Amino acid sequence: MDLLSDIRVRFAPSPTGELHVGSARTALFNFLFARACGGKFILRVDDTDQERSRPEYVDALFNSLHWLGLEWDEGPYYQSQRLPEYGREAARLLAEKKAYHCYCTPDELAAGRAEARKAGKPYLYPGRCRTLPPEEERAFQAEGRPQVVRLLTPDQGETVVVDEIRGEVRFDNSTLDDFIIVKSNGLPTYNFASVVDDEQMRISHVIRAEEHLSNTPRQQLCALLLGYRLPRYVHVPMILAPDRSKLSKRHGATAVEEFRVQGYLPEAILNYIALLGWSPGEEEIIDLAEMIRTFSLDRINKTAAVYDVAKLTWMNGHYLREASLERIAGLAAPFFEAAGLLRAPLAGADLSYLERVVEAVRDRVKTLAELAEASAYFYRAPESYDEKGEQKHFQKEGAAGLLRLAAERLRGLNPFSLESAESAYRALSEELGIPAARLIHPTRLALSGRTMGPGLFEIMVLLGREKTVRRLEEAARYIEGKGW
RNA sequence: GGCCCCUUCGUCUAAUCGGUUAGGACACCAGCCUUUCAAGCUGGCAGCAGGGGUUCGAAUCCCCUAGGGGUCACCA
Repeated sequence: MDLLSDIRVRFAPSPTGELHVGSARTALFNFLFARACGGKFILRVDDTDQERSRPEYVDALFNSLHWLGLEWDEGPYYQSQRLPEYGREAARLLAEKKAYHCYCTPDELAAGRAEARKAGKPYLYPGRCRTLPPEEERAFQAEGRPQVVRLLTPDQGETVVVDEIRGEVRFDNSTLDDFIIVKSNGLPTYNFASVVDDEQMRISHVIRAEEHLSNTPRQQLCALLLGYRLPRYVHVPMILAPDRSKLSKRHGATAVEEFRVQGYLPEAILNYIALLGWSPGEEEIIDLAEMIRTFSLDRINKTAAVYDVAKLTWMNGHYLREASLERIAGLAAPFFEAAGLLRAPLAGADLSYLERVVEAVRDRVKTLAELAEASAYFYRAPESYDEKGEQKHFQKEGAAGLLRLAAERLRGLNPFSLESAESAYRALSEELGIPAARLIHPTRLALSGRTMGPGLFEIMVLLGREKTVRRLEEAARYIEGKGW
């Protein structure tokens, strides 16, 4: 039995793109498991693919992880900096005759594959170089022919993977071929490097997506031949796109960074992805601390989860309302800036104005970007009026006069407050013998250009007397100009 | 196609040694609240993939079928 303190897990992304929600959830589960057990959460960058790995993605990955609050205890380690370790282990396998050099060219292999496909058979490397005559091998080396290293795998028997979630999964060794562990460029392949790393980093539990289950027997064989002890395997269910295919760019926003840019909150993303394949039991609105408290592997299910932005968005709206005004205003500021509504840095009156705007508007939106969009008229007069609104509230007998009358009342108000503005409107509508709504709706349109939004008198107070009166008069002029 | 995994409302899930009117959340619909839109509250719609077994009793155990997914690289 592992000691609690020996629990060590790792998140090992390859820097070939942004952190997407699937990887983020894998990172989360690793993080939660480590924290729940008092173990260590290790970050490793699997960058042995020279073509596709990019340094800027390493930064992007780290940034997303930090932003989500998934801090690691150890690392980052880089596979590209551990090449001597893989070289040493490969040499050992070679010396022990558990691996061999292969000189087959990519063309030869491709031909074999094509043939297999024609015959409708699965392709397995036939092991041609297993028994290469020494003189032939010397000749290949003399001519400088590229070589790879293949693992000498058993042809018979079976490899049983014990998965913490799925139980025993059996693979017939005859379906596994002598796979490559060192590429012709000298770099290790994933199935080899990660096995070496997991051993040397004393990883106790390999928690990763189910797509890796099929690779696990290869890694297990590798570990066996290297004389390693096996980690526990935990293959968590996949996250699928709404069309039930593998999640990819064509399914819209899938990267954590994209959600950040759209105005999603880290706690909403974390909460939402935690629920994909795992269940906390009681309450499903939970923060990271609560996740750590309730996390356990046996509450992870086996079924792939379809990712549903609608629920994420709902959850984001929830957290937008729950969080402190100060925090949301601070997070929203860059979005207001991007919308050209204000300029940083914000302080004093500008900041408290922003907070009051956020307070008035946030119940009505689900993201920070929407928040900024829905708040525009608090920073500048409407450039146009909602078309349906015009028909309903402006194109009415006496609309302009009503607005002028209202402006007149407001101008003389002292103080100009929520209560005074409202009672002025109520009184005016009573005097005119019309419903208050006849006054309220066109006023809203005049002030905001929209037919929906916060309470009208809240808007007035936020705008202040001067702007309120001016916009009312502008609207009246506009209506008169149209000849309605 | 071979191999592997999976199958509870449209979606995420609960029901963890077989006994529940199969529970919750999102979405949707309706009502309440209300100056609008939201938010909030209340209610509603909706599911054990199909077929065989085992059993007094099956969403739960077994088998088959169907469907979905993953993987078969000198990518990870």
